[in-house]
Amino acid sequence: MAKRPTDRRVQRTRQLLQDALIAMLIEKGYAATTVQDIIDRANVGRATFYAHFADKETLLASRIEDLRAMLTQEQKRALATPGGVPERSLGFSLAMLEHARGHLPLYAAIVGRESGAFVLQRIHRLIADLVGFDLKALAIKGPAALHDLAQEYIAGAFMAVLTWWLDHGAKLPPQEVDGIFRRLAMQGVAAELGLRPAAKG
Amino acid sequence: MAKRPTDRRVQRTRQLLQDALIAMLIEKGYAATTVQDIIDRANVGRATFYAHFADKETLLASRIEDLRAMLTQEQKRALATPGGVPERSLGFSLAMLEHARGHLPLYAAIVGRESGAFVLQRIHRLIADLVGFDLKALAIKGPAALHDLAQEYIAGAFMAVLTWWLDHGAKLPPQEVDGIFRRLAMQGVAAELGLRPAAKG
DNA sequence: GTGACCTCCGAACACATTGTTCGTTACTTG
DNA sequence: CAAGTAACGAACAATGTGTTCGGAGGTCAC
Repeated sequence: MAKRPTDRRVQRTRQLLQDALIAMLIEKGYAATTVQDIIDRANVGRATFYAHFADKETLLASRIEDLRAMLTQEQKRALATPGGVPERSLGFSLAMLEHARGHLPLYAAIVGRESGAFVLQRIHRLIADLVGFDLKALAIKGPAALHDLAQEYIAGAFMAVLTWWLDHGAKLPPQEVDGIFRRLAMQGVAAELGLRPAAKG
Repeated sequence: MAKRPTDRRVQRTRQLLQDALIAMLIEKGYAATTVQDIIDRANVGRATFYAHFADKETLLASRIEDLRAMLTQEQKRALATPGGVPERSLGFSLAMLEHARGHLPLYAAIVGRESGAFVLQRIHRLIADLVGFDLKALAIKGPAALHDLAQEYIAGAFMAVLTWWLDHGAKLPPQEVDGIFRRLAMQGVAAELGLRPAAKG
């Protein structure tokens, strides 16, 4: 996937910039962060930044791809149950909630700032992809369009739950939030798309 | 609420700017639209713009408040059923879908552009408020936190459905999308928060 | 180690956008 | 009609973007 850059300077620079982005995200939020902020924080030349990333957005995307990789792996683990039965649908949910709790300042900053919308939108796409993968693994009837719709429905709902949870200080334990979300979501989907409402908690 | 400006020049200018914003939203999306674009389109002086609105965002907000007013009124109508029974929960849903179909180019532009995230976030808040109002009107058990969570859950899910629908050309009739959404949402909420699962489209 | 190569630096640049100012012109209201 | 007020428009400083370049210095392959 990601081609390994051989030159250590490249690795170092990319890492510095990515770290600096995260730091600024926490400090000022995405929209308020300028390229100047990032390169100052990273202590990297301006030209160097543009040698690696086309703009702020591309840099952000590189980080989100890392998140995607992690969640995808976690989802695979959740789906691969011994009996072949999808015991635990919506497997990304708990993983993401726990990842969020493990990086609370970052997530809180993304979600708390009103300008985090752009970042959240990218994460929404990531979640929707995972949900699509998940729904495909379930025995689901219904036309493809309804499939798509349910996918977006669940992704949107999850993003909202995640946002709410973070906005309220992430007080409830991830397991609990995960449980509520999965029940809220699966009830409707099971009824509308017709699959057995197993996979609770 | 909104104080009526007496001077016709004021009314005219504000209207021109609001219309120009909509036009630019359709043409380039929110993020790509500059104040310069707006005042060029409106054929209004730069200083004049800033005499009326602090920035692009404020101008947008003024439009969204109009939308809020419309949907609130529509919701009241849906809630005020003769028997006093909340026959039709989530009353904003159909109204919004139909409003979207009536302003398809605008909605498609907001939703289709990746930079529409900011606008969508504002609309999410609007929807969440309406949902809160709606949930309050239902006989719902459960702690306040769960209330809040459900509110965000539903708002997020609706935004996702709306986005999906628009992204796919708004082919399905609003009534159908409304029905699917309400069933998806109410099943889970009814089960989790404990209320009779009446109110099926 | 050494040489060839590549990356980074840093400063400057043109360009776009923002939000403000102010004197002048022109419209609106009472 | 006269006083008040809004709009014009041109200029301004401030900030941010993305690009360019030669030269300095680190890195890899041998």
